[in-house]
Amino acid sequence: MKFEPVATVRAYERVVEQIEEAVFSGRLKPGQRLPSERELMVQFGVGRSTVREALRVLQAAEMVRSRPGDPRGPEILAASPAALHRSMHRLAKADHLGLAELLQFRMVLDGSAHLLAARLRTEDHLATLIAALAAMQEGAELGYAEFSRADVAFHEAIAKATGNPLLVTSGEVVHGVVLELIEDKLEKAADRTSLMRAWLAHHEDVLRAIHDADGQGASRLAKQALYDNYAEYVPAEQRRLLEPLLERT
Amino acid sequence: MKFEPVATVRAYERVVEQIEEAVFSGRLKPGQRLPSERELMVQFGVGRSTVREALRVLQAAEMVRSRPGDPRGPEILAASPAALHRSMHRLAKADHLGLAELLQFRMVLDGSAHLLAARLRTEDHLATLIAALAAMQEGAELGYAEFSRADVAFHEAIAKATGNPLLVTSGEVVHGVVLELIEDKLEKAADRTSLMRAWLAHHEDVLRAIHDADGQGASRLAKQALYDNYAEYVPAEQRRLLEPLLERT
DNA sequence: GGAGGTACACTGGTCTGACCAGTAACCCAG
DNA sequence: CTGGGTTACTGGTCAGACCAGTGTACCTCC
Repeated sequence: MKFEPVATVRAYERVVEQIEEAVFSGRLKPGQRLPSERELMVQFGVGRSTVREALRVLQAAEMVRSRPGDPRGPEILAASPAALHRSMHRLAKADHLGLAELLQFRMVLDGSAHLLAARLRTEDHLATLIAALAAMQEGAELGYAEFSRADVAFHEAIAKATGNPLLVTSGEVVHGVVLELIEDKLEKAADRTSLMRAWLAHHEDVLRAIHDADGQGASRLAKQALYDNYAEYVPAEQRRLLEPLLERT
Repeated sequence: MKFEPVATVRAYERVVEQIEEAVFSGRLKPGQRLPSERELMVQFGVGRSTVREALRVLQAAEMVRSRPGDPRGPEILAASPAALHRSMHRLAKADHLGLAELLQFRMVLDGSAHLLAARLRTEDHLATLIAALAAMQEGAELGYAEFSRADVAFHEAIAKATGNPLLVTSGEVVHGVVLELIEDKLEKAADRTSLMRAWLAHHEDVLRAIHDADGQGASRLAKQALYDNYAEYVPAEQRRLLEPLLERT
C-alpha cells in the first residue's frame, strides 16, 4: 500500500492555478482584463494580500500586467519569451552556465533553423529574404542604425521560413543572454564599415544556400559565423566543446 | 538632448533586486538563510506585505523557499533549471505549439546532444554508459519499472557526456510537453516486451556510435528513433517538417 | 454642438496590526 | 544522557486603512 506525500497547497497557489488554467484553456485571451483585485478577492473568497501574491507570481511569469489606477483591471498578456529569457539569464549568472555552453546551444539552434529554412522555404519566403538583403545593402550606405534594422528583418524572414517559433525564440533568448554576458568586453566594437561589409558577405552566402535549398550549407554557414564572431570570448580550453558542431555535417 | 523614460519602480521590486544581487554576487550562498520577514521589513524599511511580495517573486524564480514555522528563515536555493522548465512549458502551452513543432525541436536537441556526447565523451562516460546498458538488459527481465529506471540512467549518462546542461534540460522539457500533448493517444501502449526489445536494440546502436566517437551516427540514430516513435501522431501533412532533419547529415 | 477641462469613482501599491497553525530549539524530568 | 513537552518565533492569511494615479463621464465654455 502506498500513500501520496501530503503537500500543503497555499491559497495563493490555487488562485494562480485557476487563472493560469483559464489562460491556457483560452477562456482568457491576451488583451482581456481580469477583474480588479477587490473583485477577485470576493470571487476567490480570499483576502486581498492573497490575491496580490498570486498576481505577483503571474506577473513574474509575464502572464499579466497591473497598472495602478487603471479601472479596467489587470491585463492578460500574450505569451512571450521574456520569462524564458529571465530564467535562462539567471541560470547563466548563477554561473551554472558558461559562455561556451550558451554558444554551443546557440550554434545548435541557429544551425538547425538555417537548415530548416533552406529546406522548407517557399518562394514567398525567398522573395522576402532577397528584399531584406537588398535593404541591408542600401542600409550599409546610410549608417549603422539603418543597416541594423534591415539585419533584423533578414533574420525575421529566416525565422518565418523555418516555421518553428519555438526554435527561433529559443535562439533569440540565448542570443540575448550571450550578449549580456559579454557586453562589457564587446564595447571596443572595431570599425563598423568593415564589420558591415563582412556581415553582408555572410548574409549573401546564407541567402545563396537557402536559395539552393542547401540545408547543410546554410547550417554550416550559420554555425561558422557564430564561431568566428564569438569564439574569441570563450576560454581557449573550452573551445573544443564547439568544434564538433563545425565539422562537415 | 535625450531623456530617459521614467520608470516607476515598485518597492517590492527593489527588494527583489537587492536580494537577487546578493545571491548573484555570491554574498548569499545556497543553503544560507534570509532573515525572517519581520526582520527583512525593518532592514528594508518597508511593510511586511511588500517583503512578502518580493519573496513570492523570488520563490517563483526558484531562488528561495519559505517554510512556515521554520525559525531559521527562508532558504536560499541553488540555481536550478526548474524555473527554465516552467517558463518553457508555459510558452509551449500558451503558444499552442503543435506536436510537429515540438517534435522538430526535440529532434534538433536530442540529435545535437548525441552528437556532442559521441565527440566529447571521456572513458569514464563510456564506462557509465556501458554499465547503464547492462542494467537495462537485466531490467528487461525483471519488469518494466526496473527497465525504465535503467533507461533513465542511460539518458542521464548521455546528458553528462555532452557537458551542456542547457541543451539537455531543454530537451527534457520539450519531452515532457510532448508527452503531455499525446498522453491520451499513448495509452494503448502495445505489448511491452517487444517494445523493450526494440528500445534495447536502439540503445545498443547508440552506444556503439558513441563508443566509436561517431557523432553523425549517434545523432542520426537519435533523430530517427524519435521520428519512428512519434511521427504517427503527427498529422501526415506536417511530417514533411520533420524529414529534413533525418537526411544524411 | 463640439472641444476642452475637471471631478469622481475606482484602481493598484503600500502599511499596520492582528490571528492561526506550524516548526525547531530549549529545558527539564526521568 | 535521553525523551518529551514548552515556548518563542516562523510564515500564511485576513481585515482595514491611506495614497497616488488613471479613465471616464460630465460639465463648462466657446
